[in-house]
Amino acid sequence: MANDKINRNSFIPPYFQLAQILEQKILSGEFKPGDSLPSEKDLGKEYNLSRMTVRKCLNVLAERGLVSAHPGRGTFVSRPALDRAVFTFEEYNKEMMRRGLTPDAQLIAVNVIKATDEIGKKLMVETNQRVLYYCRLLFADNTPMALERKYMRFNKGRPILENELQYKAFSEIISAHNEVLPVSSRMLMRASLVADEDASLLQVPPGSPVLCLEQFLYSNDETVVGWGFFIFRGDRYSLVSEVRPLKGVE
Amino acid sequence: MANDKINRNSFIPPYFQLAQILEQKILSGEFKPGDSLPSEKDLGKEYNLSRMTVRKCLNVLAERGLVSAHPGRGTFVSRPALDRAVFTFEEYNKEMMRRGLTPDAQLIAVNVIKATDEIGKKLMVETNQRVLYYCRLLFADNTPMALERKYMRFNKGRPILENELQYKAFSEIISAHNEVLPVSSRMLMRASLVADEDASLLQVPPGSPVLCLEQFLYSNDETVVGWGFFIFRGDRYSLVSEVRPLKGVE
DNA sequence: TAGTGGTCTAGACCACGGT
DNA sequence: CCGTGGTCTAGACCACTAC
Repeated sequence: MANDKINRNSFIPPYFQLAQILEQKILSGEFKPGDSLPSEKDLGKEYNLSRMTVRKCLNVLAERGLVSAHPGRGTFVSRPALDRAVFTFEEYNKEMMRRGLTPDAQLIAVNVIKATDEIGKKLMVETNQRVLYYCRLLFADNTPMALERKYMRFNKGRPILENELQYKAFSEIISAHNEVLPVSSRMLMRASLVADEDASLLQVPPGSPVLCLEQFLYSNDETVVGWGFFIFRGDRYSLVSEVRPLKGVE
Repeated sequence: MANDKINRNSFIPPYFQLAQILEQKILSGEFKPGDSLPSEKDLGKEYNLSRMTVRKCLNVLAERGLVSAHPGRGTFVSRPALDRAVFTFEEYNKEMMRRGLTPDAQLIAVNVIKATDEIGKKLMVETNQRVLYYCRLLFADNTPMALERKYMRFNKGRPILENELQYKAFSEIISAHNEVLPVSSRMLMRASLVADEDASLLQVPPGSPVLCLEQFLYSNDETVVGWGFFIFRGDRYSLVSEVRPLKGVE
């Protein structure tokens, strides 16, 4: 019923209009979780759209997690995933600006060191081999937010780093100072306690909780070219995830 | 050059084959970050594919973040986002099974309590008003992994919960015992220290680091219908994010 | 066997960016 | 102005599901 819907003169393309219509019907309860939507062919007939256009619309809804398609069966309204969460971490400077904070960095150390057992193991080099190391203290609104320690395979190449440590991210620094470029990464996030030597830099009491973000950079999916971590102050840093019925245009 | 590429007899659809080809050219350095790809029309000509098929392929690469399209200008190779991360948290049971662990739950408490100041504030109800509360200890491979405490507005309706606490997630429990259904959620993750009364349940020393996952459930994007949190053992739980040049079929 | 979604084609018009 | 990506069309064949 009521198929007098798509406005062909609107700036909003038809596939998006249909997505809004279907989203509304889902949110209003006309289509309930578990229900099947009309077939792509029927939707095209009802709204005078070609099947490809209907499919583009359904892709939008599927990406938002509102529906899911099953070959041979149909397209079904999903249960909203309220017990799932997606946390994204941006490159530090962008992440802080996204939060409305002013980022800054203070160089604590940068030099060539001999790999400890742990560093050697992570970087896949022999213990005592020379590796490049830097440490910087990251601020947000002039207050310590995180401590960053990074290690990379030593490549006699370029002189060494300098004040680019003021704004560049790890992968950019490696790219600028290494022949072997990183092409993939792996990050882990865990809760832990601040190390004694980090507490004073971060201006938190010893034993404070911190969020540890470990980062591996790989070249061609094989060798490790960089390893290190961020230590975020637990009292200042948290991650947010929202699942909301969106109206937003994009 | 070398346009003898797409295998029309393969089970892998042409758009995906082309995505693999282009991905390879990007990873091998034939196309470098910042370079523009051939136009969609030219790619179609080179590989004997229609433009829609080429576009589907480019969408795949764009979703992975390998390229980005700019109307009127072209499609460009992106810098890999190696300093970003995406952490996903699934509903507890699924999350554990995804990790190859066996989930289990032990009910610690379930009853009607009077809201403390904090609970009242979070749930947007008056202090001392009655709210429904449950607490369960979550296991993975028979060892404590997390503690869950959840609160919801009290709805005299259904009797009360029972052994559904063995397997149901918070939003499902609310849906089963409340007139007002949750339709959106908000989750926060932060590092903190285990509370003394939680340490023994989790079988960790007092003062241990924990990952706290706070959850709000909203109805119709307005009122809070549920609030609570998970306390994950810092020594057993971490989140992983990978950015890899994928070959994987899906 | 009939209906579904997944893929593909060979056209088309548009708004946009750079010339 | 021309080339770019964004959108749309009206067909088509396939694999899969359910009956």
